Amino acid sequence: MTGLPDQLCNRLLDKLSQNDRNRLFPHFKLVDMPLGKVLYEPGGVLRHVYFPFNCIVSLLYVMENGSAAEISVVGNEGMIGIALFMGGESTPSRAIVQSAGRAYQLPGQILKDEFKRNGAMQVLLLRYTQALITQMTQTAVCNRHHSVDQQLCRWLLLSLDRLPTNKLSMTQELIADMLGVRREGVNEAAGKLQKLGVIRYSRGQMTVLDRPKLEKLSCECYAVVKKETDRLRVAPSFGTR
Amino acid sequence: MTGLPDQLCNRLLDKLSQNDRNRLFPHFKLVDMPLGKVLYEPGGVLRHVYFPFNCIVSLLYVMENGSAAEISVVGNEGMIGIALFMGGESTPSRAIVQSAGRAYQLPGQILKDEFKRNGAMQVLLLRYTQALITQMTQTAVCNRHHSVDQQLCRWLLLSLDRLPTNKLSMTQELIADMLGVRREGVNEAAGKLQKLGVIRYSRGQMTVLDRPKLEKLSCECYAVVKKETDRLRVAPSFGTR
DNA sequence: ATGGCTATGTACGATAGCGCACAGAGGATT
DNA sequence: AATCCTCTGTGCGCTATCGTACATAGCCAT
Repeated sequence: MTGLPDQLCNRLLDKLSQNDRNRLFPHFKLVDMPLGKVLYEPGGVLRHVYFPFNCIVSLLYVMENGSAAEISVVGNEGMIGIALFMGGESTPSRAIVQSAGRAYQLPGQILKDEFKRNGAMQVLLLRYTQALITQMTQTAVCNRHHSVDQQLCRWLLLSLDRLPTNKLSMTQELIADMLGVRREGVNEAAGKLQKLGVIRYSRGQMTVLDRPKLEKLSCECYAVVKKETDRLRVAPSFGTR
Repeated sequence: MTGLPDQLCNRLLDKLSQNDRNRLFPHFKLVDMPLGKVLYEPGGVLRHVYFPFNCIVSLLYVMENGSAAEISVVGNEGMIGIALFMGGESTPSRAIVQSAGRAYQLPGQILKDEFKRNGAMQVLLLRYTQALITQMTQTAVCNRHHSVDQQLCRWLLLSLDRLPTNKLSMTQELIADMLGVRREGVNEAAGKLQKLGVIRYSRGQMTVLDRPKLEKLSCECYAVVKKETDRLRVAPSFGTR
């Protein structure tokens, strides 16, 4: 593939220097990411990594009894497949497309080679990984201490930050799976938000009407993750650009 | 400092080649890690990193309202201060000594330099970080889906794996803080375990009597973390040893 | 338009964990 | 021996969430 645009709209790749881009971009492939597509299964080998363009991917852990919990969410600020360069090759979690769109696909080996060059890409990926870690830890805290109402707000905000619009195509059932709670719980929480005029929804379409209010109703977890993600996104001093 | 033993009893450092050891060991300092010592605060700069020898350190997140939740636990299989080489320099969590002992202290800059050499240490640290990530994600899952009883089992097992004995010096109050639950909850759970003959405890001393039973009573989370930690600990193909 | 499917709404008893209050009980201190 | 403090034990009402069951409502296909 040749001639990708300067502005990829994946915020990780956008940060690369022209040199790095020229070397890597021939290997990229823009692929469709339909809702529900599974990018990898627990323990499975990662053939490719994905840099979301306008889709959202959820990392979730599915338990023995079938119930699940979302660990983190990845949009165009990140990458799916960190286990490749971390050295483990696989993880015990599952990656699944939560909001349809497109992503840049890169063969795993190319990414590993690039990582080992010890250049800008390595720095970017590691900083992103740390942001991801923050999201995971905050998920743990949130699961422990906050109500379903609050968690729904946090989840909506995290998703919204990764979407071009204020519309989510998600059933309450799916959201419940992500949060690891009952559908009925999400229904109640969403009902409250709708009554407050914060969101509006119907049959798998949810629209956020009042984002400031949503932030107010959310627990602190959203702000923590957002702040840390932003902090880690500012370009570190490469010297290679 | 000169002449550290060949066998440090930190399982990360033990894996280094003689070359790497010779380069690094002059900078190590064996320090005491008293119970409750705070190694870093949220957002604080990391001057040193620590490689536990026989102590246990908890990474926990403290919320605005003061309640906390343990995110992961680090013993002689790991290191405290991954944010340094991940590029973020700090994290929003707190590191606190949960079981007294000793650790090898290394100036942060030395570790960063070593990491940037792109050698065995980098590989080891990244693999360890992935194990840590698994622990964090599993904590999130556990917080969502499992009972206090199960979580106490998981927590005891994780701690036990990082201790030379089967004795824990921990009050129920402290354990409750780690798990992010009430002391009374821990008391009840511990009472059940004691009745079953799995543990025995009194005034801050807890002894595990029947480990197999403890594993049976624990949720799957312990096994997942253990398995992944072990998998990621086997020496990857360096070619540098 | 009819039937069927999927998404949403609601109700209700069961339960786990919380917040609080207070009562022993084991060590340490004087 | 008396005192104090920390740690542990227990009880009780409260609330959030769960599990289950069933009802409605929007959309699609025939």
